Amino acid sequence: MAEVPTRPKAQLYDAFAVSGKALASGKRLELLELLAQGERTVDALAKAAGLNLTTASAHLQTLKQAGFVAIRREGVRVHYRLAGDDVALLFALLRKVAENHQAAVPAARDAYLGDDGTTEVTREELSARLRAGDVVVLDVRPVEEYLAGHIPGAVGIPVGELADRINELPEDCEIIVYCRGEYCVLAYDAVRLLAGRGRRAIRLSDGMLEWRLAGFPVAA
Amino acid sequence: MAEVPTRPKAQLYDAFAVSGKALASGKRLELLELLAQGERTVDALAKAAGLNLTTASAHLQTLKQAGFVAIRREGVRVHYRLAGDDVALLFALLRKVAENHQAAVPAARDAYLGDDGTTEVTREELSARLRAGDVVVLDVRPVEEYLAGHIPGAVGIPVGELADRINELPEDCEIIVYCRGEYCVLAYDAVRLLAGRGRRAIRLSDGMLEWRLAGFPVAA
DNA sequence: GGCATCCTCCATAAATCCATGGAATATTGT
DNA sequence: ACAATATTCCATGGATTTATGGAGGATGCC
Repeated sequence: MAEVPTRPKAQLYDAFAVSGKALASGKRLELLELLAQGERTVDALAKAAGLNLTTASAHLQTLKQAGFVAIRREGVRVHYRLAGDDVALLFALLRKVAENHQAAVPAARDAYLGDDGTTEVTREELSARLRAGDVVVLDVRPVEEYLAGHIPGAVGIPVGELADRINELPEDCEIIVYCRGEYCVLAYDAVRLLAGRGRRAIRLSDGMLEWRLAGFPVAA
Repeated sequence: MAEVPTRPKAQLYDAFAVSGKALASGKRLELLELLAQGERTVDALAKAAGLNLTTASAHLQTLKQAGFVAIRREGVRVHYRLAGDDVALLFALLRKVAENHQAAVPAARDAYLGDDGTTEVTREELSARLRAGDVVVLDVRPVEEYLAGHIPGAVGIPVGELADRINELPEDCEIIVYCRGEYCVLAYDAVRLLAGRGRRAIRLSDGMLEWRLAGFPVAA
């Protein structure tokens, strides 16, 4: 048999594992979801993920080692972004596989998102109804994420401002709400808020991440 | 802003991270590649991966926690298998993304496989030439992997036995060799051996893993 | 029942990872 | 040159992971 070169094999697989390790922390996965929405500075990422600045920086170094992120220096600040859509795809697939095979995920998902029976629409339905013009599409992510790229024709109002700015939305129109992706709360919260104010609001079944990966058009 | 429920969010992402952790060790990735070829007992996996039995068992428990593998008991032994093709897809995508974005991977890959200029053929070419009948397709994986599923019409001779059984291959025919997947050495070694004996041998550009994931037919 | 086999669980030591505070570095503005 | 800001680097303690032996459980064979 021989199988002499066990060292190079381990080296190759350990290199793969470096990328695996990048996916091995919940905080890093939260950072990846944020980065999938567009580039951000370390400081912004740390705040958005609820992390200590140095902790966030360390996690970003881990992601960088795996080649998952790239940086752009602009004066004194460093903007991180995903290194490619294949990284976003890997991230999305990991979550899907985890949901498919890990019993704890659906439970945690419902506990986080609130398993209300809110209606969902698919990307295709949204596109069709947007063309037909009988709905408003509402993006409830933070402004910078909306600005970095959103569904063409969507109105952008962050959830936090939605209660105050609800009058910007037409009264008689059904509202389709979306946010970052399949496991993002923002749209859930927004739909609950809108429904509480007597609006007809439904959710896109996932969000910007899946929309972009599916090759649908993005406006910036 | 509020963002009260930070606990459930962390819980959800930590659950995703459990699946991420399953990909965070080179040895576990080696086990995944083996499992992608078909089910195996703990003992067989440990031997094939060069691991202590208890270590292998522990790694398999980690994979099981992530839901990546399922088991089947048969008398005194336990057979592990991948829980679904989505797991194999995730595994394959991880390796691809690592190769795309991590500089160390191509280097480690060449060091392991030997970057000889051997010719490759695609799955489609292989299919066409197999139909045309002007080639022999050779599977050089261990017998149990060949038996668990192989390219229809392929001859199965493990690399270790190839030198002794080379006369089972027709002389005048080009030989297309394949093994487990894109990063598996077996086909590289086999092609070098065959070429050294004056045979015309080329490699399938990847292997069984990618063949199956692409939806090509598998014989068992 | 008694025994062998295969696997999992437990305990342990070494290595690694995580979060965090403080120091060091780099860039910009004065 | 100096100060201010944004980020990375470094050191530390606590938690987690890894490899490994040995004990324990389950199953099948005699």
